[in-house]
Amino acid sequence: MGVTIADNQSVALKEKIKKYFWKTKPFMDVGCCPTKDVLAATTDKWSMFVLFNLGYSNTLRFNQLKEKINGISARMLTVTLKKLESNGLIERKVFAEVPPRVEYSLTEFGAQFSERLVDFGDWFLDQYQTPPT
Amino acid sequence: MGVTIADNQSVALKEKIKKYFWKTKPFMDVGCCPTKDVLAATTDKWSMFVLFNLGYSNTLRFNQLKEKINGISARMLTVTLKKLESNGLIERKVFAEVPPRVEYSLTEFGAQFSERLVDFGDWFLDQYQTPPT
DNA sequence: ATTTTTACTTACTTTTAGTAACTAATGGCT
DNA sequence: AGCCATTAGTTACTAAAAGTAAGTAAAAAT
Repeated sequence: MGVTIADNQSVALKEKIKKYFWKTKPFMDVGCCPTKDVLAATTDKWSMFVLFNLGYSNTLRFNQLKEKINGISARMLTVTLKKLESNGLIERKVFAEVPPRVEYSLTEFGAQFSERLVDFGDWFLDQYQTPPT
Repeated sequence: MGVTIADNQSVALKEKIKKYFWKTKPFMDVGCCPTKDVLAATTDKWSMFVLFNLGYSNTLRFNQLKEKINGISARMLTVTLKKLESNGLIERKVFAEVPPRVEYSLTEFGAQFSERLVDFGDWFLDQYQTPPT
């Protein structure tokens, strides 16, 4: 009765957001938003490339990552890796060798996160190639 | 034959990333990554709050958004709204009145985007409350 | 003794985020 | 007429973050 598909979609969205607001409330009340924090930590200029390269290659060393990620500097790679590690998305394994060997890989959480991120990216790219009017 | 669930998951992730690399290649070749750009544009400190508030309230004016989003300044709201508008996620409707009236709402694309974002956030929050070891 | 390798630091510059105060245009009040 | 309120911003400034280029440690190989 005068309820369009768009209306139903918007009702579903509204419900989801409402639920989400409740879920985040305890965090928001103390002044933080974990989702935003981690999304921000994974959507800067480099993080996605690190995650996807590790997801694709399983394990990579510092300089291997640096070679695969076109244009990243050592410092930015360090900063990015530290951020990802502190958010529990990647693992850092140091070998007591000289010259040093450090191997990076996705955690289970990081792999799940990356899978969702790539799904999101894939969906987005389809929209982007036929951009909305 | 020694293939664990984790292995299968990682194969699926690898396939997705491979597909995604191919899909983004034409963009990457010319030095841009649309997904990262828009994700970055929607996961800064404020964008998510704007999207979710508009998704929840349908239409909001500048100062209504400012009141709902705790701590945002006029300039940052302006900057955020412009960015979201330029990415096709929100719509800006100006009324020729004094004092001025400007109404913001999600585009269809913005609503779909927000739905995926809130799904992502919802999943993430569940992980966060039982953080991975 | 010098060079090579690896995984970073350090010191610096540039860019972006954020704040506080101001503005245009009109209606209503005294 | 003069003054205040309202709305949706802007302007000029400061703080923080991103990014660059050069340097470092430690041992093994030449």
